[in-house]
Amino acid sequence: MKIFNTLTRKKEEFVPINPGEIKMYVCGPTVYNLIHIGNARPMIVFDTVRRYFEYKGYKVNYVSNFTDVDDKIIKRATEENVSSSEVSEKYIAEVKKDMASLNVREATTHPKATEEINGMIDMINTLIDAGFAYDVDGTVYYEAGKFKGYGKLSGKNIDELEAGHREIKVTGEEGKKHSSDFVLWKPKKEGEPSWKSPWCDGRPGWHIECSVMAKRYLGDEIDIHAGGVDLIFPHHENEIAQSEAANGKPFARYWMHNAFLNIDGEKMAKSAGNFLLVRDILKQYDPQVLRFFMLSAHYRSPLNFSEELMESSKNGLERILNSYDRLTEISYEGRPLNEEEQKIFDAINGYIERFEAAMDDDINTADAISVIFELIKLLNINVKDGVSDILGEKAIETLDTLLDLLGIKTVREKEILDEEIEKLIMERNEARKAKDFKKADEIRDKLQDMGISLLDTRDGVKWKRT
RNA sequence: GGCGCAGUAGCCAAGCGGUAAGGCGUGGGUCUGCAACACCCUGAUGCACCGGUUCAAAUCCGGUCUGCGCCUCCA
Repeated sequence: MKIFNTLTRKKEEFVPINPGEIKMYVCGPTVYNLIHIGNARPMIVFDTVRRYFEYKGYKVNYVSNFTDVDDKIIKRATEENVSSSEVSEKYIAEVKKDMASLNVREATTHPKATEEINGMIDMINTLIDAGFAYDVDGTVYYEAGKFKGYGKLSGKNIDELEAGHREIKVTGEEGKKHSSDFVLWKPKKEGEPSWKSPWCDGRPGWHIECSVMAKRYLGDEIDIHAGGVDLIFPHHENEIAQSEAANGKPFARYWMHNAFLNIDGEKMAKSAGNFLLVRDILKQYDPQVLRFFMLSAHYRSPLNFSEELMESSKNGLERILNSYDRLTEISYEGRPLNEEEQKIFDAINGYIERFEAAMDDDINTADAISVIFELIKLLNINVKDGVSDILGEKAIETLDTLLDLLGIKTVREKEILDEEIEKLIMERNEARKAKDFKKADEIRDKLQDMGISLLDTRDGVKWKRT
């Protein structure tokens, strides 16, 4: 299987450090607010990557952190007059809810930065001892120029960074030697959460958190490190500098970065204010639609969000799920495959191979989905009442497997109809039998107003909520 | 200013050297009381533009235009 590695800017054959096992780290959100749909892209994409690796037989150790100490969290806490841990705990719970509704599986471990402070202090100490970091009045900086590989991930040249760096200085960082140096530890300000350290009471910089959590839960060398493109520089570049300088080993073998989810062609960001919360989208759409929409483009292509595209995704997903439902409802005959059915059976296997080929090619979910649509058409045409149960089971099992790889649930939650609705449906059926279509249509309209759509299929009357 | 990415039908989106997948939408049809579902038919002589390499280019090279991202917290 091939994966595009940001480090080499090429698709490479994936080879794990230990056969059959994958150590994967995905940078998680800073928890100071509900997540927006842009935050959801990496969650969905890399959850899909994980599912596929597991399907291929790998044991995946999937680690994704929560950054729960940060300026924005502190700011929020101050505004709301609560402690910053109250803010972070609250939003960690909310993020988990959103992830669950998007069918993003829980990570093997979800470490929190505030619970890993000792590890950070240790690593910072190691870096100081090795000459990569220096302390200026309690603030510890990493001296980027000391790490000879600095810039290898982002393709940036440290001299150019020095020469062309922006005018805007980050406040409170006047003491550093070079503009490319970054903070490992900083002193607390009044009222901020802090931890004791050899340098001062304070808190860690952002970059050191991930280096430490990856090391603790996955080891010095990991297989895959992932996140959004915007993290390439400086975050991931800095992680490499920290981890490789401290551990003396290459850090991550493969770096995967998802492109942005845009809105009106522009990047969606909390700071820009043009974001849509996952929560808001879920008021209007089934979470599966959002997930399906996200996977309809390759993860390295920018994806624009719009109502129109969501409708398009909704309709497409509906087609797939309709087909699946039909397959589970028709009646099969318990007998061996005949010649014709054998051909269909073999054709299904052909689609599975094509689906895998698409996923093997750097997780090309767009292509994989197109294979599913083709499969759906084949099944709609060829799997009908009276067909061998062997074919039926194959069809259902295949869709279950492939859709589960994309994180799409085939089993819809059974809803309970209240008595009144049930009664109306029965009445309408009787009216139809009696060819009283006027009455039948009246009842259908009434149900429609109540949010229930009826479908008179060959296999009986079906209904769904709209 | 430096470094990147992208431009394929009405919309979205694969393909990345061998003659344009798939979805949504549109229009026509089949089926069924009607509707919906499903199925069939319906789409780019052409892949931003201009040159070049090649037997062959949407795919490679050079240039132009346009959009976007990173260089500052950010998925």
